[in-house]
Amino acid sequence: MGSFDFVREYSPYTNREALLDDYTPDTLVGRDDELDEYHGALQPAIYGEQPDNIFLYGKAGVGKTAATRFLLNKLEDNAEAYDDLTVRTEIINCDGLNSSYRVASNLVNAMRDPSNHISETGYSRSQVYDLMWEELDANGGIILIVLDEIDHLKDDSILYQLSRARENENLTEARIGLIGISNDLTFRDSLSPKVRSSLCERAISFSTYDANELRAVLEQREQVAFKEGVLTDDVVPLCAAFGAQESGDARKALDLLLKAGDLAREENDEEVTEQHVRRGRELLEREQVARGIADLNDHERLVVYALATLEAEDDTPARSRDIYTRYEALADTAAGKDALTARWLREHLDDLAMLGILDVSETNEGSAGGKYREYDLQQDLAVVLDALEETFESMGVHASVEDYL
DNA sequence: TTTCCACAGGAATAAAGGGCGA
DNA sequence: TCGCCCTTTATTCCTGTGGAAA
Repeated sequence: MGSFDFVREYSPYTNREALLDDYTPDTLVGRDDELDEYHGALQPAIYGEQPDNIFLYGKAGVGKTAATRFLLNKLEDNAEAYDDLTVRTEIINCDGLNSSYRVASNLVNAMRDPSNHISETGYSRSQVYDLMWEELDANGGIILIVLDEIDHLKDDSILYQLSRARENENLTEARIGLIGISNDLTFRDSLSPKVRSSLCERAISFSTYDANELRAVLEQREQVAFKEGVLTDDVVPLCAAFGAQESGDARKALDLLLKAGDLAREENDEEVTEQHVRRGRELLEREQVARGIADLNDHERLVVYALATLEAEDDTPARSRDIYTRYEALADTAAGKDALTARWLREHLDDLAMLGILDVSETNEGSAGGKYREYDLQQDLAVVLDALEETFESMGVHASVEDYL
């Protein structure tokens, strides 16, 4: 009979929070050039002047958001020394907010008291913009609006509005600076020219971390987060190496270090070792897939299932029409739903590829076969099936995955 | 060089869903 | 409550694309 008391046992941490996403360290390692440039672009704000609009780009986990938090915190602190200056910053993550309308309503809500929030539907677009200008002007001073993951936006009307607010005389009291952050290097080119020129007055590129820089980042956090000497010597280099493999992603490397530490704590191990890191990596991968699949809707899951069955039969990579045929059959027999159209499927195969669940490749067989795309499961089949089975239960689908194994 | 395949993906459109004012 | 106005999502229709083959 186990006792379920909560008791503090051994912990390798002194400050676990230093490994979390939203932690801002005192200094940023290895980002000196980027910070210099960024600082220069924000400098006018301290004089109460409108800063340049800034566009940050670089791959995931290279410190764009961290640098932004770091500099804006500093700017807000420093601004307090000047009586005639108020600086406010609003950071909005555009993940899940794929329309200008949503971003505008979120911005209004971010500036309002929670009791006074507006709903996210129902207003006309211009009404929401008017509300937004009202809020911004009521606040006055310098307002820096950060749109993180800006490439999730499907239309750029909000970018045009915000970056041109003053010229278009929507604002009289407030001066706003717009900061866009993108992982997608091609996003800038997809903008309409008028938005591009005003949003990208300053474009700052963040280079990827190499393994040495990653190591420096991890060592810095290690000193804050862990007790001295609990990490064996190979832990940080290994996390750094895995991070470097993932295109220099510091966030992934930090997540991995955190997971390894958590595993050690759960198991009451006094040291965090290479073993913890390797197991942590496996767990993280599973969690990522499971979370990705849990967020999908029923039809999207059926698509993943369709591809998984094809993979189990060794029929991958599969072209989109074969996936569609399988998906149609599954929708009908397993889920008792009408299949959506092939056009819909093409749109969503793209989305699934973005999530890292599928791999895409393009083939062109000329006049014999034409041009088409082929898809492959990017993740381990067993991991995907596990995640699917869990979510299928709630759909009431009796998909016997084993049939295909 | 031109043709031609098979799909990719853009554009217009319809249908569903929600808040607002009268 | 109803009509209005709006967004979002899926559908229909259709043009665009790139390289192998003629």
